[in-house]
Amino acid sequence: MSDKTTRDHIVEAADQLFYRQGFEPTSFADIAQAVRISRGNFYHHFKSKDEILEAVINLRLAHTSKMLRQWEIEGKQPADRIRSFIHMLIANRAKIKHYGCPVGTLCTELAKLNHASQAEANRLFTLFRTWLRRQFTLLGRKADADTLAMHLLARSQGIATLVHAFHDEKFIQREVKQLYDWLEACTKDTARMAHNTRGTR
Amino acid sequence: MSDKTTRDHIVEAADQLFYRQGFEPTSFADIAQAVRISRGNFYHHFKSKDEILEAVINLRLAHTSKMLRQWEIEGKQPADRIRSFIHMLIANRAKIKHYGCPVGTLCTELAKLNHASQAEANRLFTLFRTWLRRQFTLLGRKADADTLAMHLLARSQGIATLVHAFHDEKFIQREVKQLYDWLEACTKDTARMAHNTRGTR
DNA sequence: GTCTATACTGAGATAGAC
DNA sequence: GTCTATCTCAGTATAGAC
Repeated sequence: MSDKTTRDHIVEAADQLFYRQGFEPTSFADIAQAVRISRGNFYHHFKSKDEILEAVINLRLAHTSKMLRQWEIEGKQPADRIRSFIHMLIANRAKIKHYGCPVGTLCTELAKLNHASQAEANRLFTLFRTWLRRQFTLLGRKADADTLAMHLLARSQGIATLVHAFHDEKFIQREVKQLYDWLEACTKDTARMAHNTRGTR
Repeated sequence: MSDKTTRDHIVEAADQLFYRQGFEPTSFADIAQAVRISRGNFYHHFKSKDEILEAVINLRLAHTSKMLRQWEIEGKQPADRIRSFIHMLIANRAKIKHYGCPVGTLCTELAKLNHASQAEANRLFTLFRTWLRRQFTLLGRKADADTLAMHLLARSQGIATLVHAFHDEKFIQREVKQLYDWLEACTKDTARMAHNTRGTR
């Protein structure tokens, strides 16, 4: 807390508000109030709401990169690392119930607004996608690594969307179990594919 | 077109705008301009934006109910009917690419706004959920019909979210293929479960 | 009575001058 | 950090057209 600049505080407050309320419904005044600074002071740091959005996206990109690196250190096997990804749904279930997936809801909102920062926000998805692709490649699924990565991303997004809409986290457990089973099956397919020349799909 | 009232026109225009731009970013002026009536005029028809939202949700509920009844008439077997649901992703792929799923994006936005009509909008999801549950029950999966229904809903939502975010419909085909395979497997499980006393999961 | 249009008010937002 | 300009929005008052 001590060595953070006012700018950092603004970005973190905006990050939270954008997540909880959405980007569009959040006003300058909301952010200024959260940081307890005057609106004028604000313009010293950011000229527009879009500029804050860029900073928020960059913050999230940095956090995500750090998390992915951490998962790579903690998990020796690629399957363990992919399980870290799936486990996010469990770990963040309360927040997802209230506010949805931070990546999915932001990208969806920006896509609808046709906002200039859409592509930047999508890099959050791409970060997960390329990381997952690498893990599936290491798992021996080089040929369809990206397909598997996108599949897993889609599954998590769908779960998050329904949990958020229904404000009911009960079915996360069930779906996560199925994802673990699916990952298990992927690993078995790999072993099988190593024996055959071609995959079975 | 001829026998539609001005009110109908307003609701239809609002429906489109809410889908394309989102609820919050759509102003009265936007809707008035689309219907080509003065802004003051439609206070005669609707007292508030929330009232229009309710009408839009009711319109969508009516359309959805009609579509589900139609699928029930067209598909003799429950598996055929479930395939009609899955096929929606293919049929609407262009719209999904641009604006996402009409149900998912609306429910997500209202959940974030903590809007009073959240529950009403969720009824759109529930409509699909109970319909799918009935089909899975008819398929012989009475015990886990709701689980399967929610699973299928989540899968479709996830696919729609990614297609929308990436503005890329290419991977719909691949995922839909997997959904058809999954449905096939469900049917086979049913046959197997009919022989055993208990399911295997 | 029903529908429509014009003009207005007040709140709240961005933006910026000082 | 205060104070102001301006814009856009939801909502209202009111009067004319059918």
